[in-house]
Amino acid sequence: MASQTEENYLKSLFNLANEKNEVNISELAAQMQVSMPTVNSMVKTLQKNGWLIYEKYKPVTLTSNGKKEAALIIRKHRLTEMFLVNKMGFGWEEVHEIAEQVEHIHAPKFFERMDEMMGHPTIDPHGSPIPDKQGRIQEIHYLSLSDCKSGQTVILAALTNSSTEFLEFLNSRSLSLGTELTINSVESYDKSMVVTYANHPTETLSEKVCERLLVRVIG
Amino acid sequence: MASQTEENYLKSLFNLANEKNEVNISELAAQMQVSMPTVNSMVKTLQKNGWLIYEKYKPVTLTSNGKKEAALIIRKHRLTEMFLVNKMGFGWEEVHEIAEQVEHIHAPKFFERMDEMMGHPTIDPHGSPIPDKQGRIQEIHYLSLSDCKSGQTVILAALTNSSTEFLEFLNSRSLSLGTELTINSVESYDKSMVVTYANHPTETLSEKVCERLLVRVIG
DNA sequence: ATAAATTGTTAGATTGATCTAACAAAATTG
DNA sequence: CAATTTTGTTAGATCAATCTAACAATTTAT
Repeated sequence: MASQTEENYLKSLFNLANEKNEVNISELAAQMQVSMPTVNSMVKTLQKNGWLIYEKYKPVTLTSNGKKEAALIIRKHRLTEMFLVNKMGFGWEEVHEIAEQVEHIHAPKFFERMDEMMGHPTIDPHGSPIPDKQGRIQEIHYLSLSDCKSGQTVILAALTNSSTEFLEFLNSRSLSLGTELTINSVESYDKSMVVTYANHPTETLSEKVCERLLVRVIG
Repeated sequence: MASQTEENYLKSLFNLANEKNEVNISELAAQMQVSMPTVNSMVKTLQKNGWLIYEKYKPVTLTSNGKKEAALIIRKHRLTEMFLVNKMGFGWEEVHEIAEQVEHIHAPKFFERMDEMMGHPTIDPHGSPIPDKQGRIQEIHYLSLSDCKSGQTVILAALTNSSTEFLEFLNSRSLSLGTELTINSVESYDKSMVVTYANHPTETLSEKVCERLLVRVIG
């Protein structure tokens, strides 16, 4: 069984993996906020335990076992976030830190029960997919709001960033998943967008914000 | 902040403390399932961190801070057990192991919310009191069923042992907290009791079982 | 009250996770 | 392509939590 530390490395490796499934030591060190020598020794441990493949001076690659393990930890994290929001009344900006701890609990029944109580949700409160019990992840292909055109109507479906500050910004503008937005105009010099949505005055969203909003185009 | 290991020592110290608030190194080693030298070095750490008082060859004593910290961990454990039973549908025999992990989560809001959702419960699913937010514990003085007399009617209120095996035994006899029992007779040679209770055939309970059942006498 | 048993301590080793300093390989760039 | 920068490795240290072996203090019992 992976230690809590190993579990955190697996999650980071899973999230950092590129098209070739590779992750550099330096990226991993940055993500984990530890030094490169620490990562160097940890990848040796992870390899010894069968979670990844490592060769000197090469980027590392999760084994299929490693990928599955990572996905199952992410499953626990996202089920927890959804449970906290749907069953315990937390705001979407409050749940990440709690889930970061709960995800390490070893009690399959606990997460099974959450899953059942919520009717087997497929996305978390930020629109990210919840891996299934086999660790399979259903990738969803959303469009970034910043790639949409003036006149289009879209539904906010997910976020590429779920930092507390960003979520609090969205709260302050009454923006939540499912909100139907109409793009009134796009400023060509800074790519900011003027949008309207239900029961809310017209808002201007910066390019930075638009990039982080993932949408489904409905008209 | 106490490490997870330190938290476990604090809990054990709290539970093992005698009338003089003292705990021996050997008792603590047995409870924690580690060697005495391990305890020896850990009590030095715990003293350094202000959780207890230690002098060579003397039993240790929790400081008031240590007692409070321990009670607050026990609070998290018992709130969790109650939440698992009342809000998530677990059986009282399933919750200890899960709570043993959840109790180490650092997220006051999480336990606050459980507490609110359950309407501020004062006992856990096994009848043990839940310490309040200040770490104060309301001691309840129950009678052991084994100290009751033939002809008395009692209500099962708590247990002195909550091992999975004992809880499964109680389940098999449909005994749960709140069950009203009438003592038909007490066998003098082995102190077993013949009892009757709602919707159930007459049962014989061994002395060992009776000792572990805490009751309120109602007639 | 001495011997035996129990309880507690010290010393020294191990493992996991981390660090800094020094160096080596690989990648980038003038 | 050689110089510089970036990336990665090794060596060696530290800290927390654990162990065993050896010994010392305290308690119990004959």
